[in-house]
Amino acid sequence: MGHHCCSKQKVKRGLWSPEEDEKLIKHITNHGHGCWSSVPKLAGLQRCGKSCRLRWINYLRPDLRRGSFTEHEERTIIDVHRILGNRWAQIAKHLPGRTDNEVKNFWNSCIKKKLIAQGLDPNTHNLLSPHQIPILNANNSKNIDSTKPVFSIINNSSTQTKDAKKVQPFRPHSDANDLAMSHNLYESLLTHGSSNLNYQDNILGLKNDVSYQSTIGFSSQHMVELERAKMPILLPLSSSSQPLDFGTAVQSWVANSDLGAAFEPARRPEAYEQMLQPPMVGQEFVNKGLDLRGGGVVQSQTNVDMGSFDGCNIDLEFMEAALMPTLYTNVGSLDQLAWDCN
DNA sequence: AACCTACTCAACCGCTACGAA
DNA sequence: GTTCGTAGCGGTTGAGTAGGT
Repeated sequence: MGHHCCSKQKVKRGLWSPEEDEKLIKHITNHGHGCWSSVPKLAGLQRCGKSCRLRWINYLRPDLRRGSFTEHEERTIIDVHRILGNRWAQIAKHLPGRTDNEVKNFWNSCIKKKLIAQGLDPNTHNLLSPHQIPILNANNSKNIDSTKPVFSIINNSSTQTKDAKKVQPFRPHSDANDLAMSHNLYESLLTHGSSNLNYQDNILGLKNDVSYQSTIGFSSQHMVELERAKMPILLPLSSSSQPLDFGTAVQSWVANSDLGAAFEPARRPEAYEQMLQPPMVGQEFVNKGLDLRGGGVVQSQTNVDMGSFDGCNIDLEFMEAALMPTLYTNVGSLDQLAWDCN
């Protein structure tokens, strides 16, 4: 049985032989891949185009980096996964020479188990509840040494309290507990103060982490734009001319919003994606309701209903990902995560 | 040495997005 | 607006292998 995509052809399946690899390499080196569906014929291979493409991308490409993942790569995967989830192709873009398949396999065979062994939910990166841990452990490796931390967190904050670690996970779109969860967030903000929620230092922890910025191709210009963009992303535009700090903003949001209506299906973390895109300039920024001219957040050109979230581009997944380190640990930056994989 | 189990990772499958006709 | 072909993605599978008994 051939592939669905090339059922007319008699194609070979399974592992590639060195001869096949050689043919494919020679063809692509000399002619480029062009249209993948025509590659097998032109290269003299009895494979489908899809298979050729996969073989080239995942194994034969000259710029691939083989061998074990480094600790830095592992850390990058976890950090980016916390924000993006199982978007392996996006994650792989932050690891030069690594493929999405490779990252995915590494995650499933190694990182995932380490996180579970540490009592962390590999999907949300939140602490697992006690009843979840044996279930997840049973579904995964029994050979993980849970005495070896995946990472340890250095607490350098004098304002850290034990209570901060007890805060329930904020899961904007998980289940019927949403409302209670959001109130936990709100209470945490009131209890521990919004000063702990410094946008620049806590969201993504990028500002002070030069090596990490370099890893993900992040420039200072991106940071400027991200900072300028933060309030329209997080909140309905404020009528106040005074910029709100992030914690105050979230308080305001929770206090003023219809929480039920706010829990919409997950959206992609636009702020992060925006950050990864080439810098927006001029008119493009204005079109998105942002203003480069004044250096601050200005009223969007579109009307925003201040009483509802219909016009709000708030991203709950992103908020959750960004907030959790703060709520649990008050870690200010990702560079405060001391890696210990030994 | 033989068998069993768990693990790794290359490859496949099914789906979606997108552009061209 | 619809259909078709292609590229790309994430989930899953299964062959090969390492390690334990």
